[in-house]
Amino acid sequence: MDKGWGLTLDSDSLGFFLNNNNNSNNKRPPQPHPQHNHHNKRSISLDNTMFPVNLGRRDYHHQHHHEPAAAAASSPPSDHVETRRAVVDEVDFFAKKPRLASEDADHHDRDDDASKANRVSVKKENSLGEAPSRPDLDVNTGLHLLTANTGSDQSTVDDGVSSDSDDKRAKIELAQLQMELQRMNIENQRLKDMLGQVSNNYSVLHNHLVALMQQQQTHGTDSAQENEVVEGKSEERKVEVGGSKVVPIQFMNPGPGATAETDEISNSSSEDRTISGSPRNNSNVVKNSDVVPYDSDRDGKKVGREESPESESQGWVPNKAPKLTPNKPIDQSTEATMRKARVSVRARSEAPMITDGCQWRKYGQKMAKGNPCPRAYYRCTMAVGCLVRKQVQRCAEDRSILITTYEGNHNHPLPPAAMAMASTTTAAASMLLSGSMSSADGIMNPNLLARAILPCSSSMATISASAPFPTVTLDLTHNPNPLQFQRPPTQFPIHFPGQGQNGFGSVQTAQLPQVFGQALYNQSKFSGLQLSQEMGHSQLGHQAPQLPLHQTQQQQQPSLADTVSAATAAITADPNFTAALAAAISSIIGGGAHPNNNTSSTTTNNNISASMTTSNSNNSNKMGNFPGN
DNA sequence: CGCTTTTGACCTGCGC
DNA sequence: GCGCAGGTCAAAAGCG
Repeated sequence: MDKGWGLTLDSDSLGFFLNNNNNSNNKRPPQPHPQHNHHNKRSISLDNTMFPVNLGRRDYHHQHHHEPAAAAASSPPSDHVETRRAVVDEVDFFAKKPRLASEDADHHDRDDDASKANRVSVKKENSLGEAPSRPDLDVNTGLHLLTANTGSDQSTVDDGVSSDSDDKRAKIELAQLQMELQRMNIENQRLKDMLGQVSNNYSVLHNHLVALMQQQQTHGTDSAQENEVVEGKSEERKVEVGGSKVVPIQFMNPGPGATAETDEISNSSSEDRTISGSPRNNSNVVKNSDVVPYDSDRDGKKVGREESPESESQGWVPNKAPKLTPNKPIDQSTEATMRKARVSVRARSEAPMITDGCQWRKYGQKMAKGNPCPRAYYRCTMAVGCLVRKQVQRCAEDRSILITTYEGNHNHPLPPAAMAMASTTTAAASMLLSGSMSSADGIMNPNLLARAILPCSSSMATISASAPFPTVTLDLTHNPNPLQFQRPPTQFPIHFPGQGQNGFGSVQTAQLPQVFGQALYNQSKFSGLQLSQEMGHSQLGHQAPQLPLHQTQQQQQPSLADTVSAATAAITADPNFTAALAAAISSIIGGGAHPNNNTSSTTTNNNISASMTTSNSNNSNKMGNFPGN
């Protein structure tokens, strides 16, 4: 009675919501994160819990109202509330509309002990058929009205119709139920808000962890620095202890969806953000996790300018950023490298810019030297605090080529289409960092880095690891090798869920991008591996097993005995990886692209190039894809 | 009216 | 120190 379904569900559902993350949050985009699939059922039930009472009553009332006698007669005599509940939970999925139980008043007699059996049977019949009642039945039964109405169903019906007192009681009950429903709705809304916050925290923490992992890779041997990693964060320590190579993979899916553990991490981190005393990491943690500063960043201009550098651990970093972390010069350079890692996409498009699933706001335009076409600067506007930016510029040599350069990582949930670039950007940053970390000469030796990071150096991607803006350039403007796309996916070990067997052309946009990002990230690990081997062949063991790509695995073995060049040649020989990348990009720009980006879609579908050139670039080469250089 | 775009000014880093 | 170039800001204008 008092325990009322509402209260019980609240407490239960709270934990439920926490575990289920955003699924109940309609405001947020769908979360493709596979880890949450197992929660889907729960989440659905949760959504339905918002309308539990009325659902059962509705059906019950409906049937009861129209054919009470038949229902009572046909229904099984015995029933347990719990049984009904269980059934209800199952069926609730299909009964979406909450129903205010105005009619419920008519059925207050259900609680009557004398008629209980019959009523229960009626309910049960309904529940079996559709959506049964919830514990609210108990609430209803608990009404005194029913007690007064003790008697058979028939008498109840008659009394309900004739008795004014029953009507009044029914009205009271209805009012109570409505209030209860309102409370539930408010509670649900509150939980949704909580979920949103948790999701945001998770995203921010995820980015921060990626940054930490990258730092650890750089200074993995420096135990002193490891000790400096945010003290008191057991979760992060797990990451450290568990092996830096595993965790990043998980985080490469920037999907907002998080497991309960992840949510806990995010929560704890958000709580800890003011606690951690280590200056190096704190700046990132505090600023990233705190959404408010971002708001101020936008609204308060000067403040935003001062705070934004701190707030961006791996995202866009203003030039002032290094000043804020004076204690760790080495980390500064690492962070700066990571922050400024870029992913540049060259694609043929007549549209002003390619549609990548994110919302952008133009904040500046500048004439770049050597290119008559202006360079436009865009900022992600999907979230207030998102600092991801991109530059769009047309190629001076070929105006049909649109060069889009992404920087930073999103700190908010992304739609599947947007996941592409987000994953890619993160992967690229990780990749570049990985390469630079494994070898001190990584940045200084672009050739080596490029070959190591993207062994399939024959096509598609150009690496420019030169400081301060290491860039991965994906060139989609060249004609692809059609055979690559015709190869059956079985030859390509990467599994594309939901993908057709006819190749990548059918792959959906939401999936490939992740794979693409993952592939890049795997490549980054590979690069680290390669470089590590060159440097000292020590860490191969624990990195190798985690490389899902068939090609990479193939290369690992040769790489054990051979040089980086040998591994590069091996990967290059197998075009599958290149084809996958090309297909992913095709999906990103074509399939994921906005309808109005017709040119881009068409072009990329037909002309994706897999030209991966190892470029030795310096700054000029990084922008070298830009026309002027 | 609010949001976006435009655009000149400003800031910063780098090379000479 | 100076100039150049890249990048960003923010007021003004445009747009729905």
